[in-house]
Amino acid sequence: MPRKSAKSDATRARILEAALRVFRERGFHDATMREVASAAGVAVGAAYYYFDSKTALVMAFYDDSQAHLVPAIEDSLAQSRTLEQRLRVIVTHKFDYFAPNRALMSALSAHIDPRHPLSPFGAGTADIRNRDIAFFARAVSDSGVRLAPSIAPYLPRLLWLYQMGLMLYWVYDDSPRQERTRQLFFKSLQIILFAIKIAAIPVLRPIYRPAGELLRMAYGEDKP
Amino acid sequence: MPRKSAKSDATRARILEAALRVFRERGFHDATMREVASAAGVAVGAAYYYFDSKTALVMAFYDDSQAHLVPAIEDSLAQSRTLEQRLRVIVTHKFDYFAPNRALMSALSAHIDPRHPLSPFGAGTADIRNRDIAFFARAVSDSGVRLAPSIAPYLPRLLWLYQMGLMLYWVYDDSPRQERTRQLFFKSLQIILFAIKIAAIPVLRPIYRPAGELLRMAYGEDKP
DNA sequence: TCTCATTCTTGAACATGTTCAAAACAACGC
DNA sequence: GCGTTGTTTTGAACATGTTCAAGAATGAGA
Repeated sequence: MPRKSAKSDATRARILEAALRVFRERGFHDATMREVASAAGVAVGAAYYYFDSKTALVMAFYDDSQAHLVPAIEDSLAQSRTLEQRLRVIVTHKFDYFAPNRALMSALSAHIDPRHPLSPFGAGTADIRNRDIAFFARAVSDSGVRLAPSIAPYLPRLLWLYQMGLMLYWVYDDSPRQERTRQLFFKSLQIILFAIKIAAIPVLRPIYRPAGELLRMAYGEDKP
Repeated sequence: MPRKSAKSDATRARILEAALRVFRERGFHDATMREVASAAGVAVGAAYYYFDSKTALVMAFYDDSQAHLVPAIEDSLAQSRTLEQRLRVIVTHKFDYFAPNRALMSALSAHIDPRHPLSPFGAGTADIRNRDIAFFARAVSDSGVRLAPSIAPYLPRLLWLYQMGLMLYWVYDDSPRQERTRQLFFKSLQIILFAIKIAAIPVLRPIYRPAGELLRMAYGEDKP
C-alpha cells in the first residue's frame, strides 16, 4: 500500500528492524505486535499500514534478503565452475545470511497451504520464488553438465524444492552450529549430482523415462 | 485430563462430532470455538476441558481414524502379496477414509515445527506415528522383496515420510476427485519400488552406499 | 442419608492479531 | 496563504482462541 515518500520508507524500515529485533529477543510467537510497534515508536496501526500481518514482517525480511544475496551469489557463481561448487555456493550463502534470524524462519514454514498469500508455494510469492529459482537455473546453465532432456526443464525447480527441504531441516536442526544440516547437505548433494549424471547417459535413459513422466505430471507441461 | 465415566466419553464424542460438522460446513479457519461449543450444546470451556486446542480436535479425528483403519488395512494386507499392492492398499484406505474431511487435514499440516505438541514429526505424536509406521513395516516384511541391508532399517520410516508427502499433495490437490494425486502416487510408487529392487542387487550396492550413509546421518543409528 | 473428594461444566475474563474511522500531516494548485 | 486531495498515524474497538475461578454433578465411603 505505501508507495510515496522517503520518510515513509524510513518508517517502514524502522518498523521492520524493530520487529526483527523483538522477534529475535522474545521469539516470534511470544512477541506481540504491540511490543513491535512500541519498539519502533509507532502505534500498532502503523505496523499494519506497512505490513499485512505479523508473518508478513518475516516475509519482508526474506524478500529483502534477495537484495543482499543476489550480488553475493552472482559473484561466487562467476568464480565457481562445477555444478557442485555452484550449488554449494547458493545454499551456503543463504544459510549464512539467514543464520542470525534462523529461528524466525519457522514462522514462514507454518504456511504450507498454497492458497495462503504468504505460502512459499502459492501465487502470492511467485515473484520471490521465481527469482530464487533463477539462481538454480543460472547454476545449471553453462556448468558443463550434460542433462537428460526429460528432466532438464524441471531441474531448477527441483533444486529449489530440494533447497527448501534443506532449509526446513536447518531451521529445526538443534545440532551445534547446525552441523548436521551441513553434512546432510553435502552427502545428499553428492547423490543428487550422481543421479543427474547417470540420467544423462543415453543407454540408461529408458530407466529414467518414468521419472520424466512423473515430473510432467507433477509440474504440468508449461513451456518456461 | 478427562478419564472416568461413560457419560464423559459421550460428551467428548458429541463435541468432536459437532466440531467436525462445523469445520466441514464453515471451514476450519472460519469456524469458531463458540460455534463448535454451541453446536455441541455445551459451553466453550467444556470443549477445552476435553481438547487442548482447536487443532487438537482435528488431531483427535486423525487419532480415532486408526481404530477404523487398523482392521481394514490388516484385512487387505493379508489378502495382498506384492509390496506394490500392499502399499497401494495402505495409502488408498487412508485417502478413502479421510476424503470426507480432506480439507480439514490442512489444519494439521500447519504445524511443521517438531517442537509443537501437535506436529506430525514431534515427540507429542510419537504414538500415532509409530502405529502408522508399523503399517509400512508390516507391508515390507514377508512381502518377498529382497532389501539392501543399508536401507532396510529405514524403509518403513521412509515410506511413511513418502506417504506424508503424498497426503500433503492430496490435501491441496484441486483436480477433480484428486485424480492428480492418484496418478502421481501410482507413478512415483513404480519408481520407488524399482529403486528399492535395484538397491538390493549385490553388484550395484557400491552405488547405493552413499544413500545408506545419508540415511544413517538423517535418522541416527538407533536400533529399532 | 450425609460428607467430601473428584470430575464436569459454566461463562466471564484475558491476550493478542487485526480492522477502521477519525485525525494529523504533506503536497500541490491557485 | 488556503482549500483540496492524498498519504500517514493514531488508538480504540473487534474477533476469537484460550484460561480460570467458581459452581454443579457425581459417586464412594461412613
